Amino acid sequence: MSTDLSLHHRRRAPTPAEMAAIPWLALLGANERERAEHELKVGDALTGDFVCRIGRPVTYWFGVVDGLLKMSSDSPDGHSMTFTGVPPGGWFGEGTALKREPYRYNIQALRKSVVAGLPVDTFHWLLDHSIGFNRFVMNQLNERLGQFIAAREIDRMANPEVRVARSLAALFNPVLYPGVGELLRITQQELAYLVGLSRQRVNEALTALATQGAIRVEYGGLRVLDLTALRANVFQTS
DNA sequence: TCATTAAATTGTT
DNA sequence: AACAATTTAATGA
Repeated sequence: MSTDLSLHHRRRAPTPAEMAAIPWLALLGANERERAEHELKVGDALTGDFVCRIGRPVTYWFGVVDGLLKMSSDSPDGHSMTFTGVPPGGWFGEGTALKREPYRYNIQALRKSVVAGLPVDTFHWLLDHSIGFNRFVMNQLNERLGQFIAAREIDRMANPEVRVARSLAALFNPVLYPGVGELLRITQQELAYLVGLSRQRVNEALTALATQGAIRVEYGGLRVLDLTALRANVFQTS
């Protein structure tokens, strides 16, 4: 089930609909945009495919057009630690792209996904030529820093309901993941895998959150009704 | 397009 | 972990 580096296999030019799902294109000037659109590639990643692996040289700056990815790292004892999920509209790897260093984490598809890639050289060229692009990247770095700090707090929480709530709130982040919108396409099994809980525990937590009116549970996805209420679950104990 | 069947997902124990 | 119920996707007329 788990093959390798699918983006490097069946790459193709993005369709207009896929272009529209790339949030930073709209921030570019005409010249920059034309070049970026010309250099952008997309690839289909099947469930279990690796988009990038720790230690591999940087080839692209990646973004999710559709589907769901998982960002994780390997600890020395062989276990892998999941950092976060990456839903549609999310772009990642700018840190390693900036320094042209090897990737520091694995990115794996949790389900069949469409992944876009901007060649590193074009990424640098855009940094040199577009102020809008620089703003996007800076904003991206800042927002993700906030997420990683929040993630450490989430890890310390014992209460499953709170963990699910905060993890969900992170995935609904409109700055990092503008492609998500009101409805996050994620199964309870996938969410369980991301949060590190059993599916039944996640199901229980989701039902409770739905009762609170924070979300609505739908088949194959979750609809956010009150993002503030989701985040506010920090202080709830049971 | 509709009806039937298979597959995926959810809710519950 | 296993099961039944529900929803979606696939198939073929």
